[in-house]
Amino acid sequence: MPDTKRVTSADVARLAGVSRATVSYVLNDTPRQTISAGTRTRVLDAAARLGYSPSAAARTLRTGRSDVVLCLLPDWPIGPEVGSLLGNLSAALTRHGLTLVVHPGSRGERPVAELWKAITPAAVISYTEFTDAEAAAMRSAGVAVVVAVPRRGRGRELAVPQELVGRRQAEHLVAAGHTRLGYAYPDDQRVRFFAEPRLAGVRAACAARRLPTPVGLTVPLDPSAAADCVRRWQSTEVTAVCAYNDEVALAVLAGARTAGLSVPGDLAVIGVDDIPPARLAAPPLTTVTTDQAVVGAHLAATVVAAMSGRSAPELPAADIVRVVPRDSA
Amino acid sequence: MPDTKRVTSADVARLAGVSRATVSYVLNDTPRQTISAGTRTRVLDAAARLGYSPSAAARTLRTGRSDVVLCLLPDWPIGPEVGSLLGNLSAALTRHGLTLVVHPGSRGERPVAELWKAITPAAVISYTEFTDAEAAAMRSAGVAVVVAVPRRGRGRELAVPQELVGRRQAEHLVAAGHTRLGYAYPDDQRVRFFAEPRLAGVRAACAARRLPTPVGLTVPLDPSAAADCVRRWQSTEVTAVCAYNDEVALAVLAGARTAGLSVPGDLAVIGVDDIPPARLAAPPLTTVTTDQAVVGAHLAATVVAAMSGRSAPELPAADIVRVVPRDSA
DNA sequence: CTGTTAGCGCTTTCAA
DNA sequence: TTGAAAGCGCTAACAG
Repeated sequence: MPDTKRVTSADVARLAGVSRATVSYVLNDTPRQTISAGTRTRVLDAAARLGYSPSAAARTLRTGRSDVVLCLLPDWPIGPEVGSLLGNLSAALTRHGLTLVVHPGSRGERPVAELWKAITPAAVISYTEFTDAEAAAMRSAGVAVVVAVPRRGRGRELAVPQELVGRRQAEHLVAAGHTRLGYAYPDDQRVRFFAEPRLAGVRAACAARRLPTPVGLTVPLDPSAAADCVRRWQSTEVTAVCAYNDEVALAVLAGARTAGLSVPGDLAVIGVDDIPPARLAAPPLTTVTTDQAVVGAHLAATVVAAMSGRSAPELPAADIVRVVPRDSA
Repeated sequence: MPDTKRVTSADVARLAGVSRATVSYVLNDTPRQTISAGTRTRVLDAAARLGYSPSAAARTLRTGRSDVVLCLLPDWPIGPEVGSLLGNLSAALTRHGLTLVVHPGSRGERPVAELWKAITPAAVISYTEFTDAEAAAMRSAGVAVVVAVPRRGRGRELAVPQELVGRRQAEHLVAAGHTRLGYAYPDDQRVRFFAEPRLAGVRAACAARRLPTPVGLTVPLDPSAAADCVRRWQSTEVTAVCAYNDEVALAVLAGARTAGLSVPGDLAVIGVDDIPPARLAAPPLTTVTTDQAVVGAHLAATVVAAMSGRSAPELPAADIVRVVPRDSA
């Protein structure tokens, strides 16, 4: 096995017959450094011939900042939407010369603090709030802190405000003539930062129409437990329910089935996310999606803006969340 | 905003009244270096007081190897099982002092090659095969290459061999008295590296019982298209089908429903993964799961072994994939 | 047992 | 327009 040593900028410099500084200049397109076309091409193809790619470690050490964007995942189970968001985000960041790297959150791990100190990322994107102290520490260490989804109210949203999602659900149901709504709350306490605002959105929509407050129930992902919930809604004259997400909505569907109710006849149901099983459900599930490509691109733009001190663009939130009408509502 | 400068080992050394080398020794528990208890504690709490954490960049630059394990995700949509695997893997690696970092594959990105060169990870875990050239290049650059899932036949498996999954499905169906099986192939060409071996497992199980070869059909995630498939199975006397995964199985269920067939009466169906919607389906879906915690821990162990030149432990594959019997088969 | 020293590969003044 | 040189923070010989 040929223990090939790493190709360094010195190798490139030697092959191109220039100094390492020059190599650095051309490879980085250093502003206010002009390089003769000849030298430039010579360096460029020396680099290509050698298969040179700079050491991120050295560069980071030198500049004090890497081109890595760290995304901290929450420790609750993530769905395909997150996967899609990350894919889009990664692509968008790559276009800006940044590298997205994701750290799967799993409880009982080394605290986040260690991680960002260790990686010196250009930016950190998180699904959970930082304490002010953490944020300050990171910022002063040169990290463009960005807290992602659950940021409520404080000005610009970095992702789609979850209230909007809830509002869309409720509006769809109300438009179909329902006046008494239920809300199917997830069984998993860890997602409450998402569920809370969605429910708030549903409440707001009802309030705006002077309809009664939605009756919320925690719905486990289990047909018979869900059936109990369905019966309780039934007994409170609820005719339509907004579910936290598609999985919960599927549980409601299963509950209705085992309780002997028909959907949407006896109970209309609407979910969130449009996961693949949604359209395969019985009946096919009406749901609301958000365009993750747009969110990903926007998040990337926000990160880039934050890094260069510019202010972030606005997310056209209203345009990218829409209901996918199917048969359940 | 206090632009606090990074705390370096020199700061710790100063506060502890020792040299940087000493700090390095105690913090790394350098083998064959003995440190007096007094010095050790002095250094340790100087570090604690300062909130010191070493610069990964510097360390990587110096040692030529980081403690990051890079996992390259495929560019096809990943399900919750992968999420769970990554969580477990991350936790397991952390216990070994390694940091898992995941790069979402998205098409059209900077080639993988660049990425590993840039990050100098201790190991790379991938869902897709490397070419021999890539593997050699990585290994010679000091990366303990580890190709994850689709590694077929070549000795030790790094993850559960997908043949086994298919075999389990078929065995369950056969044990229930079915003799003519169908295979529901995914519509997405990108997952064929997973689908192929699963189908092979089903075939092998049938062959072992001298049963006819399973009749394979590509099933789109769409009720009416799936209904066509179901009818074709019906016309070939297939009474039970193994689906590539739960989503495809859900499609088969939907197809049966729209074709007016009952499950499992007219057609039995078994999936793979046990995604949450599986138990909420009509009827609840029988499926086969694999214990991701075990796989995660094993993968971690493999990586660690590879890094220290030891040989990897064996994965008790047979023990960790089991069918979850519900109503569809 | 602890300190001195020499870089790892890169960027970036400062001179030439 | 290019080169020389000084480190970024850390580890690992080698001395003391």
